[in-house]
Amino acid sequence: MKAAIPTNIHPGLLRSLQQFVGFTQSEYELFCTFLEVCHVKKKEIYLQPGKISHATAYVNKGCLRRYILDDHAKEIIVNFAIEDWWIGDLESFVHQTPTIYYIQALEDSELFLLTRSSFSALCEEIPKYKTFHDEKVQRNHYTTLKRLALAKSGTPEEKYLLLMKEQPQLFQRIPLHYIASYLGIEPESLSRLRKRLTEKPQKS
Amino acid sequence: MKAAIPTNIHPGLLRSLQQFVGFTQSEYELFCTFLEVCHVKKKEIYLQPGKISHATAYVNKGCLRRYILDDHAKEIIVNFAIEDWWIGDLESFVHQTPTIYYIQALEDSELFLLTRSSFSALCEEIPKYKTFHDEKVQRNHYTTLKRLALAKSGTPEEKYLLLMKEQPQLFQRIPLHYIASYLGIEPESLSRLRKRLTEKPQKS
DNA sequence: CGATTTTTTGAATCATATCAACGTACGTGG
DNA sequence: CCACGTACGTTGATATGATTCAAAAAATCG
Repeated sequence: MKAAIPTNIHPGLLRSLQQFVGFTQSEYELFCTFLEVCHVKKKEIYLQPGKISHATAYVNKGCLRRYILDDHAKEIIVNFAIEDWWIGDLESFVHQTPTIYYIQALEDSELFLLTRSSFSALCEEIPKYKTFHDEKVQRNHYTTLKRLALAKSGTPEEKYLLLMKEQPQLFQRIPLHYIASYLGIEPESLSRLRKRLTEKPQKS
Repeated sequence: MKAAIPTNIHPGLLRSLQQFVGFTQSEYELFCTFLEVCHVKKKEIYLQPGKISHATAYVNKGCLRRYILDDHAKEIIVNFAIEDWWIGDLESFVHQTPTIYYIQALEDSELFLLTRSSFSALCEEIPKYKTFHDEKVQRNHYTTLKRLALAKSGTPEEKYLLLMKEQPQLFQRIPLHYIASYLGIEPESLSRLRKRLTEKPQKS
């Protein structure tokens, strides 16, 4: 499953590290030496409740979902991750506590793992990476808070249209019943909702 | 509204700073010199959309709510803050951007403000405070993610009972229609839900 | 092609929202 | 101290919209 360091250049990763962390080319190369490649097959579970997350993962290729199983054994999707996103359970990763989440690949995926020890070493070697990481957590927090408010606001239709507008890429590769779960509705409801929208098309 | 430094010892603040930041008595005293007192009357708006949050606030006394006004002009309560909690919009505070939230006092409240410049100075003088602050943001992020999942899981009744169990203090001082908004339901529904629960009491 | 996954459709049911009205508690000012 | 106004909570009748269950149709994959 895990393998050695990736050898070629990864444009998405390079670009975001240059842009957000201000990495130089050589810092980027150093950064890459801390990574491990991990391949996860479609449907395969990458992380599951009770396990400890030993790494945070950059999605180089593919698509995954993070979800919980609630008291009624119903899957609730918390987020998706596609190329150029990071995925993992930071709480489990940082505090080495058992996670409550599942992370499953929806397509054959290639992840670049930054393990806990590599992460520590990296932060020692390139302190600004630590700053970048902390700011990433902060940004995630802001957006999660907004999503929480949004979850209690408006109709399923409005939530659907908003997601369509903000994350159209997701609709091109993720089965609709997963989108339904993410929106907090049943697949049948999403189907009917979409039908209504095509019948009464958007104000021409 | 704002006044000078608080003079006496504030047990809740002292305890949490000792416990979580590992402050000594003298560090605590130094910390206090960075604070400003601010009194907010019941119903008064402490922060509103469009404004920039110039401080993060420790609630020494009282109770506040943070909410947004959604597209249908409906108030959605994101969180409450009572004694010994911090409240503010970190996104606005950190990046000096206009907030999207209202923060309103539900009781006459006393806040200790840490302004942006004080915060910077404090982090310079006591670097571990910065670490503490970053970790606080992280913890908030974990709990917000769980709340997001929970928001899509289970019935209103289950959410109500969970809140009852985890934050019983809130019910002693916050009007039920605010609790309803926090739970994402209408006041009437909360009323009926509570009636059902008293009629069919918990499995004796 | 056969098997599995995904999406759609229909009908019945159920829970919450909505609208309207009333009861109650609280606190302020006369 | 009472009276009045405001804020809060409850109740009833009705409507709305999503869920549930069952089944079929469509798409995807090996």
